[in-house]
Amino acid sequence: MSIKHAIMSCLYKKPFSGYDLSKMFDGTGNFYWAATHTQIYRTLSELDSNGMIKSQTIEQEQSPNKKIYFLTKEGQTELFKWLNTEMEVEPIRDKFQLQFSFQYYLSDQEIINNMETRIKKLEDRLSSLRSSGYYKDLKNVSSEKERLLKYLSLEYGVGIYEYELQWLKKGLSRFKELVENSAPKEVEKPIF
Amino acid sequence: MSIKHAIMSCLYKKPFSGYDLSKMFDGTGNFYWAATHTQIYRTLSELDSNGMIKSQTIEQEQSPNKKIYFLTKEGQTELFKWLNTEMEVEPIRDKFQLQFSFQYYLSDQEIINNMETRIKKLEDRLSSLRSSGYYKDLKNVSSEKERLLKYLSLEYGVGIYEYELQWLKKGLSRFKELVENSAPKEVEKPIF
DNA sequence: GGACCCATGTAAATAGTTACATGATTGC
DNA sequence: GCAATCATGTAACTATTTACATGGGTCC
Repeated sequence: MSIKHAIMSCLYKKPFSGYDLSKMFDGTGNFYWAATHTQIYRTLSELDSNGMIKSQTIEQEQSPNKKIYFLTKEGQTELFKWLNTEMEVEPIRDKFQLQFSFQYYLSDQEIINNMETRIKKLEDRLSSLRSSGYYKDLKNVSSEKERLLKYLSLEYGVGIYEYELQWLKKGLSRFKELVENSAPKEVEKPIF
Repeated sequence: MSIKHAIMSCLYKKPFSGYDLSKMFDGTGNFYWAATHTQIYRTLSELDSNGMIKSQTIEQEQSPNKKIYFLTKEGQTELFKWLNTEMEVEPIRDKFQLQFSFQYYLSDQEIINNMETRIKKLEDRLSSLRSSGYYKDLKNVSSEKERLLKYLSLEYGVGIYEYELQWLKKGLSRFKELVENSAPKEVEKPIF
């Protein structure tokens, strides 16, 4: 289960509350595993009862009290074991690609519309990634090693959307070409 | 739920048994949604009781009898509705990328090893994809439109592994450069 | 004789989402 | 007054995986 190790990874450098974590894992920004707050609170309880993490309650005056969690020694050991575990190259699981692979059932115009809609969505996603200071916190990283690796991680995320966009644009132009050449439009003739 | 629509998509052109479908969805080959036979048999029952598909038992002599499923009118309507549904650009969920984004906790040598292992795995995956006649059934497709779209679909799958591989290779060489420059090896001197 | 393909299923566990629930504080 | 942020949780449902279960046929 990746969410366990994702949380442990976050807690290695400093403790966080469930609320903090749920913001990190909310799917916006560059994080390669999303989760809802429900899942995070449940996983935190589980990690706690397995001795991987421990909590401490922080009393607050102007906001509700919070429980912050930190890694135990056992948690650290487990984290480092996981960081050196070989991950399999998993089959791609992608709703749009699944749908795309059956688009040939549809009419030419529907296919073109669906590809154009996807292109717009990808462009929106890329521009929101770029505009929302994607690379901004790299400047605060003092270690060059850490900065390079974090940069590579960010680069992967942007690049994958760019790859899909380029693939789609090229595919769309090829498809339009085929449609225009193979099915020349009938010239509308006046009835009389 | 994508698996429902994935199955319905498969059944549009011709009927299949649960066993046939479980081979299609086994994660090898180019299919953008994997599933186990357990999940397929359960989903088939569900689709059947919802009136989306219907089954027919085929008696066989040299192998066990099988139940083949075909799409009903309701199933077809639902399928075409889904084929025109806008899919969201979802956050990337990738175990390796998750792990990679915390590799900076490790030593230089561990990071290099892990990246090299991943490179090998990706190269294996790509060569097995290419050698196992990935594009072979495109030749039997008579419609140019269908052939182009199926080709694009295959191209996406290969391209995504190629993208990851290139990203990793470039990243690894940059990382090695940084390591060599910032931490010059101490020259081993003879004791006397 | 053992492994692998055909063929279909159930049971149980784990992973993930959506809806429900509460309650104080801050800003418009 | 209404929405948003802070903060934590439960209940119920849906999705997915792993293990269990059976049994004939073919190939080496």
